[in-house]
Parts: sequence; C-alpha cells; structure tokens
Amino acid sequence: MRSKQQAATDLNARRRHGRADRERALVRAAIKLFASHGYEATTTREIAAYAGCSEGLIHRYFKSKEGLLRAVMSSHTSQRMLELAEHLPVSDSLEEEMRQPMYWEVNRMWQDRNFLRVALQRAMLDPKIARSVRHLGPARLAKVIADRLRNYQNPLGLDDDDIEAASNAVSALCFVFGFLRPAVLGYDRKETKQVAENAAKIIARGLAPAKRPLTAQRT
Amino acid sequence: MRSKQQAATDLNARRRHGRADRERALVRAAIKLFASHGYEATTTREIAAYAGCSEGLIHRYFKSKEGLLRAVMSSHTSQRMLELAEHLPVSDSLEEEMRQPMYWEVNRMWQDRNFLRVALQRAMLDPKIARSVRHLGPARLAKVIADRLRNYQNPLGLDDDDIEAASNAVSALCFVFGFLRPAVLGYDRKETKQVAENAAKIIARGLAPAKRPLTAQRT
Amino acid sequence: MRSKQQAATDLNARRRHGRADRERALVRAAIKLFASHGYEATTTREIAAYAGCSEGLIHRYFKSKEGLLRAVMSSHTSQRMLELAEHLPVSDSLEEEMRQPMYWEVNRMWQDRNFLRVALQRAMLDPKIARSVRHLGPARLAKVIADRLRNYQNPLGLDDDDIEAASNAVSALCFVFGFLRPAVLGYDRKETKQVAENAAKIIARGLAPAKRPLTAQRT
Amino acid sequence: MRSKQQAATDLNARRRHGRADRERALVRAAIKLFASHGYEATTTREIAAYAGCSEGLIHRYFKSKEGLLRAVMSSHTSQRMLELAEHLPVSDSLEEEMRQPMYWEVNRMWQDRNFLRVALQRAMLDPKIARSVRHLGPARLAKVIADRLRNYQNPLGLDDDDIEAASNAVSALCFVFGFLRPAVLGYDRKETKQVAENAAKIIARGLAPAKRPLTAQRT
DNA sequence: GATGAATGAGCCTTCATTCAT
DNA sequence: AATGAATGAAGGCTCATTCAT
Repeated sequence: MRSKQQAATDLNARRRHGRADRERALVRAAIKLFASHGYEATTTREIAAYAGCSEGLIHRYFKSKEGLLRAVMSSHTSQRMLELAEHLPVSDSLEEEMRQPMYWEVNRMWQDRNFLRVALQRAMLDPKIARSVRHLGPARLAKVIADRLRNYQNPLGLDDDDIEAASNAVSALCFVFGFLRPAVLGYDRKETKQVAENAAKIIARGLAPAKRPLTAQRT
Repeated sequence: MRSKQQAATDLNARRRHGRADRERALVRAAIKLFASHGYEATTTREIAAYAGCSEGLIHRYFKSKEGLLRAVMSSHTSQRMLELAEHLPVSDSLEEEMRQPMYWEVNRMWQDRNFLRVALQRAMLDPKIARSVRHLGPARLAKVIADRLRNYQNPLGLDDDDIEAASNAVSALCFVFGFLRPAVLGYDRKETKQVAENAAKIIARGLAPAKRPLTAQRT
Repeated sequence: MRSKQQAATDLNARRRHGRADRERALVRAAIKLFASHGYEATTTREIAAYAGCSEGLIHRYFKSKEGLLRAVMSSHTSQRMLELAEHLPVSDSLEEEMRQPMYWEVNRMWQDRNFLRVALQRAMLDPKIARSVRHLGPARLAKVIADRLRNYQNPLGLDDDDIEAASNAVSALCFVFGFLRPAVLGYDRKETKQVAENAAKIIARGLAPAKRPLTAQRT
Repeated sequence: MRSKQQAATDLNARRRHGRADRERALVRAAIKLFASHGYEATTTREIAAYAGCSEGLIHRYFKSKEGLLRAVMSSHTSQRMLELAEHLPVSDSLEEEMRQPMYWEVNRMWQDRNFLRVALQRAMLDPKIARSVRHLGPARLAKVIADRLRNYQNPLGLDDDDIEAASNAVSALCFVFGFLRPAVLGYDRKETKQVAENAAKIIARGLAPAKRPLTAQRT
C-alpha cells in the first residue's frame, strides 16, 4: 500500500510529466510555425492548435509569446554544443579532418533547419539573440575544426592564420551549403552537399598544397 | 522669359521629381525599418514618419504595405546585376581573380546590409522571394568568378568541378564574411574581411596546388 | 447537493445563455443604430458600446460587421412568417376580414419599425436582400388576406383579379400607413391608422359594392 | 465688332454655363451612385469620375459631400410640385379622376426612381429630410386627388373622410406599386401597374358604392 | 491546473477635405 | 477657376493577454 506522500509525489510526477510534454509540444509547434510564417505572423492561437492544447497555456508556461520564443531559442542552443566534438573519430588525412565535421554539420543543419530559420530571423532583429547565435553557431564548428587541424599541425607546420581562415571558411560553407541554399533558397540538397565537399577538398589542398600531392605523386 | 510649354514641362518635372523623391524616401525608410524591426513589426505609420510624409502616400504609391515591400525588393535587385562584372579589371594571377570580386562583393554587401536583411528575412518566409534571391544573389557572383576562372583554365587545365566548387565557395564566403557575420552577428568587420581574404588565398592555392611549387621545382 | 454532471450542465447552460444574451444584445443594438444612423455610418465600436460589450465580440460572434447585418436580417424574417395567419380569428364580414389582418400588421410594423428601416435601407442597396424582403414582406400579408377573401368568395362570387388587387392594396396600405408614414415621415400615428382603416372600409365596399347596401336595404 | 465688355459677358456666360453643366453632371452622378451604393458607400472620387470632372470641384461647388447631397435633394423637389395638377385633364367619371393622376404618378415615380431611392434612404436617417419629403411627397398627390374628388363631391355627396382616405390610399398605392415594388423589390413593372389600376377601380367603386346601383334602385 | 471566452490596444487601409500649382 | 496630389482622422478587424469557471 502506498503512502499518501508517495501518491502525491506520483501525482506531481505525472503532472510535471504532463506539463513537460505540453511544453515540448508547444515549443515544437512554435519552431515549426515561426519558421514558416515568421514570429510576428504566427498567432498564439495557431501555435496552441498545432500543439493540441489551449491558448492560455502559452501564457501560463512561458509568460508570453516572447517567453515562448525564448524557450524556443534555448531549446536547441544548450545541448548541441558538445555533441559535435564527441561524435567524430580522429582521421588520418587533412582532408578527412575537414570533411568529417562538415558532413556532420551539414546534416545537422538540415535537421535543425526550422530552428535555424527562427534563430536567423530573430538574430537579424535582436542583437541579444544575435550575440548568443554568434557564440553558439559559427564559432562552435570553427573551434572544433581548428583544434583538429592544430593537432595535425605539428608534423605539417601549418600557419596559424591559415588554420583560422580554413576552419572559419568551412564553418561558413556548412552554413551556406547545409542550410541557406537548400533550406532557404530551395537549391537541390544533393548538389549543394557535393559542392560543399568539393570545396572542402580544395581548401584542404590549399592548406597544405605541396604536402599531399607532391609527396604522394612523387613517391 | 520662359514659354508656357517650358513652364508646363518644369511643372511636370518638378511634380514627377517630387513624387520620385518621396517614393525613394519611403523605400529607404522601409528598408531601414524592415531591416531593424522586421516587416511585420514595422507599422506604416512609422515608415511614413521616418520618411517624413503622410501614411496615406504609402497606399497611393504602393497600393499596400506589401506593395511597398515589393518596391523595396525590386529597388536593389534590378541594377546590381551588371555592375559587378563590368567594374572589375582582369588580373594576372589566380589569387587576384578571386580576391578582386570578393573584395568588391564584401564591400557591396556591407553597403546593402539593410536591404539584405530584408531580403533574407522575406526569402525565409516567401518561396517566391526566395527564388528571386537565389537567382540574383549567390548565382550572380559565382557565375562571374567561374567565368574568370574559366578564362584562366586553359593554360592551367583546371577541373570544371573545381571551378564550380571554388566559385560557389567564394560566393558563400562573401555572404558569410561580408554580411552575415559583420552585419547580423556583430563580428568585427575588419577581422571578417581578413579571414575572408585568407580563405580566398587558400582556395586559390587549393585550386592550382601544383602551380607555385611545381613551377618553382620545374625551374 | 448537485452532481458533477448537473454542475457541468449548468455551466454550459450559463455559458450558452451568456453568449445568446450577448448576441441578442448586439443584434438589438445593431438594429437600433443601423436604423437611426444607417449601416455604413454606424461603427462597430458604437454597436459594442451600446450593447455593453467589447468590439471584438462582434467579430467573434458574427465574423464581421456584415455578418452582424446578416444576423440582424434573419433575426426577424424567420419567425414572423407564421404568426400572422394563426393569430387571426375568422370573422363574419368582408370588411372585418380585411380590417383584422391590417390592424395586426399595422401594429406589428410599428413594433418592428427599426428592423424595417434597416431592411428597407439594405433592400435598396442589395438585390439579394431585396429578394428576400420581397418574399417575406408584402407577399406574406397579401397571401393571408387573399386566402381569407377566397374563403369568402364562393357565396359572393368575387372576381379573382379583384381579390388579387384588394389584398395587395391592403398590404401596401399597411406598409405605408403602418410604417412609412408614422415611422419614417413623422406622421401622427393615430391619424394614419384611422386613414388606413377608412381606406380598408372603402376597399371592402368596392369589392362587393352591391352586397352590404343591398342586404342593408333588405332589412 | 464686339466690345470688350460684351466679350467679358460672353465669357462669364460661358463660364457660368460651364459651371452649371458641371454642377448638373455632378448632381446626376451623385443621384445615380447614391441610389445604387448608398450615400456613405459612395466616394467623392467615384462621383467625380462618373461626372467626368475632378474631385475638388465637389468641394468648390457644393462645399462638401453633404452639400452635394443637399443639392441632390433640392434638384427634384422644387420643380415637380406644380407639374402634376396642370398636366391632367378633367375627366367625366370618378374612376377616371383617380386613375389619371395615378397613371401619371406611377410613371413619374419610375422615372425618378433613383432620386426616390436617395430621398427615401436619407429620409430614414435625417428627420429634416423626412419632413421635406413628407410635405412634397405623399401630400402632393393626395391633395390633387382630393381636390378633384371634391369637385366631384357635390353631385354625389361624398363623405369628407372618405375623400381623405381614398386620396391618401391612392397616393400610397402609387408609391408602393409605382416605386417600391418595381424599383426596389424587383417586381415586374407591368404587373404592379395592373394591380395598381385594379385597386384604383375597387377604391373608386367603394367610394360611391351605392351610386350607380343605388341611384338606379332609388328611382 | 487547464480552458477558451472576452477584452481592447493597435494595425492597415480608406476617403473626405485641403492646397499648391 | 480647375486639378489631383497630399493629408490625417477614423473605421473594421486581429490577436496577445487576462480571467472566470
């Protein structure tokens, strides 16, 4: 037989669980609708309807429409940080060191394209959001790549500015070919991925121009 | 003494001029305000006040707020097309062939940053605008660069896929380092320009990797 | 102690009641204001204020100002149809057969004068409303009177065209003396009623000219 | 050779003529458009376009939109007063005494239906207009008929209340069958005219029911 | 806690009126 | 005197937010 207290705990758990579910549903609905119609043009009623719950909940859970937007923004920024570095195996060529994170990131951007649309929209209007996007977005990938290249640096003697430039360039290419072109401008996704890959190769070649080809070909 | 006809012409000219001035003022105000607050959050009153004329004029000239947006969109798309190719001198190195259009474009993007914010905003919400941005935006620069590289191709024997990838990569870098990072995410502009330039160098090197070293070795 | 179900029922009832009350209040306010200022010149704000509720409710309940007008139009047209025929007792003289419906109708028109003003206004501007007014308005009363006269026809041998003309004439007199003159043109109501009654007598006499005088003389 | 003064006079005449023409055109346009769309829903721009002149003229000539309405109202009320009585020949039967003015009036109402629509619209909204319509409208015809009947009275010994009732009834029938039913409610015009005529006959018969038969019997 | 009906501030738009030419 | 471009007040309608149930 369960104690009263335990029953209450269960109830709270259920409640909290119910609440967490609804919150997630609302955030997901908001991402979807903000992404396609824009934040301003999306009504709280639409969001509630899409999430399958009542309009008032938005204000209970998130205080306001803007609060929901804040929840949307923090829903993705927190967890994605660490995923990248951990999931990537070390590879044995410079080209692979660039291609692998790029591949991973291009796919992630496609998955998160709705969130990215919202984030980009708002970053253009709100400097505060712009700042957080700046730290969590391009810098993240560039840092990971730069670290990898630096690990590669010693034997090859890569220039530090070159590492900086190359890693940031790859980060930029991920954004453009992984998100902007296919998800916003309607480019064919396979083609953009291919172009991105080719571009990565060229950059890798440019980073250590004499290295691979010469040694490889000469031997 | 002025003839009647001339007076009438002057009158028409003045009137048309007055109207054209006001239209331009409204379009400029709209670009500025749409860019900073977003299209939806900008009220027609604000636009009229910022442009220094009455609200009704927006509807007289542009039919509706959306009509003003259309005017905004076509205000930049029409003329910029041809400017790029014509203003650039031919240069004697591959690196220069890439750096020059990039330099030109990065500066242009900074000048047009407000317009670009509006265009990007709307492209994310309206597939029709997305399509026109796609054709007038990235494709334009990539084409110019690709043509230049192709002129360079014969003596060097550049691969066609490489040209495609490199020119599109440079186009992407222009967007990110010329607009997105400095104008949206608040990066320092000089730094982004430097990174862009370095990246262009790397790409140029990567495009013709055997070039400098090989010729050097050949001699 | 009331059961949960009953409480819920009460709640629904109260809610539905509350809504029905507000709807009626809005429709009544609209009739009153449309009648005195005209449909176009009446603002939704005025209507809401007069009805004692908020402006947004008009659009929630009736979709638009025009929707409220439609509600106004159907608020009276539906129920009045059958009332007339059923409430009138059969009488024993031709004159009474005409006077009774006329009396009933003249009073009804006065009661509904505001609605009639709105209906007449809109019928002049909207052929669709004109059509419905035509079927529900003059035709209704004329039909009732004609039926009564036809029941009287056999013993008297009334001409069918005469019945048609007389019943339509009475219907017209009701409109003019029951509504137009007192409610629109500001005639004294008692006088117009008296004139209507006298006119009805004349028509009754004209319908069966030899009838009454002859029988009167026979006694 | 014409003197300077005469030339100026001609010019004034032409000018005044031009102005009078334009005024008439504006009034006619206003009647047409007020009648079909209503006063409020008709824009001054539409009126000016329909009349073929500029919008500003309305305010120059009539001071305001309402001033144009006043001009519309007085454009018909002044001249129609006297026409009726003068154009009708004396007839030799009671029935003809009623049918002739009715015929005349029913046709006139059809011709003036647009003006009548405007007048009726405004009379419902503005007591001042209602009063003038009341004096110029129903009273006019009723008076003419009553006078005619009174001329007929002496030999027949008609009751004064009957004359009052009958003439007002005919006036009412003219309005309903000459204007309201055909021009507002969309009834077939020929049918309404026929019904009106038949009703007039019945009233004539009712006015002097015993006349033909009774006098025959009395002798 | 959850609901959704009610609120009202504020938007886009229209249009009578003014005024410079 | 005539034009029609410019004005700005006010209307219908939407929608984030509140609150009674």
